[in-house]
Amino acid sequence: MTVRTRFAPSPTGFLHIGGARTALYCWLEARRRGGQFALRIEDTDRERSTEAAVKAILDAMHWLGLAADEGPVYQTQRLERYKQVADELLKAGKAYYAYESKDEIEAMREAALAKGEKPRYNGYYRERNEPCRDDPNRVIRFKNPQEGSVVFEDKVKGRVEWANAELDDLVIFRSDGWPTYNFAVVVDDIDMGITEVIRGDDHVNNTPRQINIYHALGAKVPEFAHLPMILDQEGKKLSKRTNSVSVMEYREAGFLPHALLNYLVRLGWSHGDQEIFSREEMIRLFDIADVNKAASRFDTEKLAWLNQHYLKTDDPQSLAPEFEWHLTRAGIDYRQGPAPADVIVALRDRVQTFKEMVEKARVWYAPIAEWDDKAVAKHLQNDGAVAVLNEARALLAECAWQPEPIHQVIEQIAAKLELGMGKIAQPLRVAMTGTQVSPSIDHTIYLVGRGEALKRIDDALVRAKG
RNA sequence: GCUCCCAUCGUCUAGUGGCCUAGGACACCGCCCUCUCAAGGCGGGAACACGAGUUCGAACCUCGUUGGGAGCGCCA
Repeated sequence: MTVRTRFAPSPTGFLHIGGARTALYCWLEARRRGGQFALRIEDTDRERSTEAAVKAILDAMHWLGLAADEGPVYQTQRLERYKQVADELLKAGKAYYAYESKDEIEAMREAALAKGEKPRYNGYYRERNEPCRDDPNRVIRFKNPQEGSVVFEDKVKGRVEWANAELDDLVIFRSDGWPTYNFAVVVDDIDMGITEVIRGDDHVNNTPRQINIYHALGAKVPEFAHLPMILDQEGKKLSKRTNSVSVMEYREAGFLPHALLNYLVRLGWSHGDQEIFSREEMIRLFDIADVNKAASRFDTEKLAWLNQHYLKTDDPQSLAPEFEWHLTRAGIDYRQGPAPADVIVALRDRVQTFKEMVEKARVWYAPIAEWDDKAVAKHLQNDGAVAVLNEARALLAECAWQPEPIHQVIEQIAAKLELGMGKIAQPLRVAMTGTQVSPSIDHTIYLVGRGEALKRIDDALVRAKG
């Protein structure tokens, strides 16, 4: 049987970092084993699901490059099917109608808690065989076995055993006429032929209930793998308030999709000492069975390091489109300036994200906005600087406009004036950028462009005298 | 309260009874390189939560303690 995995988010918000890792693992597991990866939108919660969230999730998946082989399948379009399956269960005496109000259920729970027991449904309607009747409180409950236990071999957790006595008769159809999660997942996973259910840790407790439903339906139970949580830097649960959790926020912060994927794949999984994984390597080496059991913390510093690694090693041309997206977003028209790929080469050793790169790139796309007074005083206002600027003015007007010839011009000036490189580079740097910090001076000049460079030298000469 | 899960440097992890005076990576510190800032190179500090067992021998096996987490919905 071919392997089929699925990622099944509920569209109540953006795709967050934990969901992205789950999606990645599902995708990798399917890819490695030559199977398929499906996407399903679990939107049966009519109150909280939104179309905007569906779009946000799809966009994020696309940006990450996690393409689904099937779907998205929407649960809201499968209502008839859920009804049909629930009817089967009803007819077979494996489910029943119940009519308690929500307040009654709540009271039941409090009473159990007060007695030191687990809050559960008391099974009042379990054996009553009440017919279907119009009632705002009508729900369908699953007749969970009361004896024995459910055992399954979780691919990451190992053997899990659950006493049926711990489980109660869960609602499978709500009074609003929609199925509940635990029921819809099982029906969908059966219908979609899912063989490997890979999902967050928070679902382990649901698994025994779901297995009982599989049994009641006479269906084959899939394999399960429950992934540990991702915590924030302090070891707390990731929260929207204090951490950025949305995948697209990481895009906005200037991270590369591949860097994020590489970071995520190593969070809870490893292959010896290897840190860097191409997509192909991830697919080849990843195995869901090697995933750790313990929760892990999200470390932005390491993500940043990986991001810079890819900034430094990827082909600048292939990086350019994402950089252009950031430039545009920052209000910079990159067509009125140096080629983005050239800017990437000049700045990638100096920044960890595209967001920082955009800020440092501004000097080449707009006139100098402000001058650092200290820099001007220190590097421009002396005779040596004026001589350097004058020499540079003359030679740069003539030389071939590439970093290498520009570099030669600078060495020529150094030789002629008998000055060290520092005495040449700093005045020029201040002239080009208004500050004393920039990439290597030859690249900095090159990216400014000849016309603008000469103009900036003229401006600097004025300030040098001022 | 009940059920279940987890536990190696600050962080991510390697490690599956002797190869461990515990390895790698991020971060941190120092030195080198150097036109600034970086990047890079070299080096350094830094961990098996605790306590009992089992064993000739435990980071690895067992039990307990402590600490963390998840779930107990007509949310997913």
